[in-house]
Amino acid sequence: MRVIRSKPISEQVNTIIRERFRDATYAPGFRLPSESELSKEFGVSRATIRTVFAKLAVEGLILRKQGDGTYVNERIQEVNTHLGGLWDFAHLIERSGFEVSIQPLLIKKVAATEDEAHVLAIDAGIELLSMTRLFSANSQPVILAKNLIPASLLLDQNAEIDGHLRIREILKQYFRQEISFVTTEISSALAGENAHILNIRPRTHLLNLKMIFYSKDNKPLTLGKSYLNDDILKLRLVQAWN
Amino acid sequence: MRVIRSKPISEQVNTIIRERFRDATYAPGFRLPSESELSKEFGVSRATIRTVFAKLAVEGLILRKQGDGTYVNERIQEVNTHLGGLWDFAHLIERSGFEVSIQPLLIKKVAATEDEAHVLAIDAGIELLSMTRLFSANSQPVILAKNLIPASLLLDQNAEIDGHLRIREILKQYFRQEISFVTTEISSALAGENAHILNIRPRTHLLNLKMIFYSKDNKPLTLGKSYLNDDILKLRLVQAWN
DNA sequence: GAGTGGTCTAGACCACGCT
DNA sequence: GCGTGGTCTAGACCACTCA
Repeated sequence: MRVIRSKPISEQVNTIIRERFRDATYAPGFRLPSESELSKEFGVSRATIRTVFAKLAVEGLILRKQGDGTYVNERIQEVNTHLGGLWDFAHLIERSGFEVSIQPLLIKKVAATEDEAHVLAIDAGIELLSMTRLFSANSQPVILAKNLIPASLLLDQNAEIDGHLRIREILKQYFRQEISFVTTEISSALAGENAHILNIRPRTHLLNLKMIFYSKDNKPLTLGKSYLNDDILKLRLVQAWN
Repeated sequence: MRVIRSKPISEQVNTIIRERFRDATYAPGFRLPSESELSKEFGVSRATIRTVFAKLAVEGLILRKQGDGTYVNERIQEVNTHLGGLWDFAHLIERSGFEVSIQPLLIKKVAATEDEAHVLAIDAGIELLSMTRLFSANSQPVILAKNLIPASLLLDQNAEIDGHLRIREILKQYFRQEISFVTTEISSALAGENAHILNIRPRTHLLNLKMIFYSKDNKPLTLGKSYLNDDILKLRLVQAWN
């Protein structure tokens, strides 16, 4: 693969380096070529290499040591999410080494409750698109997720929504909306009526994720409430220290 | 405050801008001066301003919009951590609007179990420093945390450890160790014998955080097991979408 | 079209770790 | 002392948003 001037150069370099992680050209613990060497290899400036490295470092993929070098993080395999990746359940399941499947359970329009209206900055009673879906890992149900989106934002009110898509795709395709950031509240809960769907005994513990997705113009777009069976799927993440 | 050449300029600028968030010079929703304006104001290059902004954007403090401008995130107040700050319990409690106190319960040396030894990459039976501490929010117990560190790393085997310090300080002061990254596993649990310490009923649900702290040379340094009463303290975090 | 952030370059010097 | 990553500069052009 060579660098082509179309997508940003740093993105292309990023892709190439990630490939080298995958095919073990840069194996775990390996010391990467220095920034200057890589800048020569790719024919780009050192600053470009550094923006790529900055991104990889934030994700915990590489460790940089001043006066020494840059190393491939050996622990990254044990982890299934990172900064900015907590929202994508399908990705989470895949990264945990399972086969994902998304099963739409119920897609319908409902009226917003007081609480939901408050979070979404709309009036109570306004129509919401409610989407309940079950994520499975190796055919074993692990996450029950409900998403609420103001129905008025639908491009086509009569659209048949494909519940197998990832939330990002659904928002893009049926709402033409892009997300700028997400807030997540993580707490624990006891299984109630959701127990049988997740195929667990009532009164066992679950992880509860309450997310709010915000659009580019900083308005709440979607409210998500999810229950995760953490006997099967753990949230494991890396954090860079600084 | 003026920029002085001692600490990195970008850090100084970072500090100044955070001050302006606090004193509402840059209030929530406010549109910041452009990068060029700020670079003039501080007498630094635009690239320097951009490295500052990059950091603030990752933390979710600001939102950048190409062709438009940079805005102060209005939602940041609702949040108490971000994925890079999950390890600092004292900070977490403060950011949630409570008064923190750290109460050391038990500091002693123990022999590593098989499991612990495996995680810390040492042999079973090796002596560990075990530190059990209780974090309170407004005098209400919220987090019970245990940390295990190989005792051989202690600079002074007879040191009296001040259990009121933050883990980062303890590692620095008594072990002369710096952390490069942390992995965290988040799951839910039922309160057992820890219930009375956290002042809750047995069999109620808790958040369970299992952390491993790694040193600069990529070796596991500390194993932390913590229980968090999520009726009082929620984990609320921001994630930038990209 | 004017102004914004996004990308990129080609240099420079500094702080740090090794040997 | 040498090579590494860390910081910084002063430019340039592009992509995008908004009036």
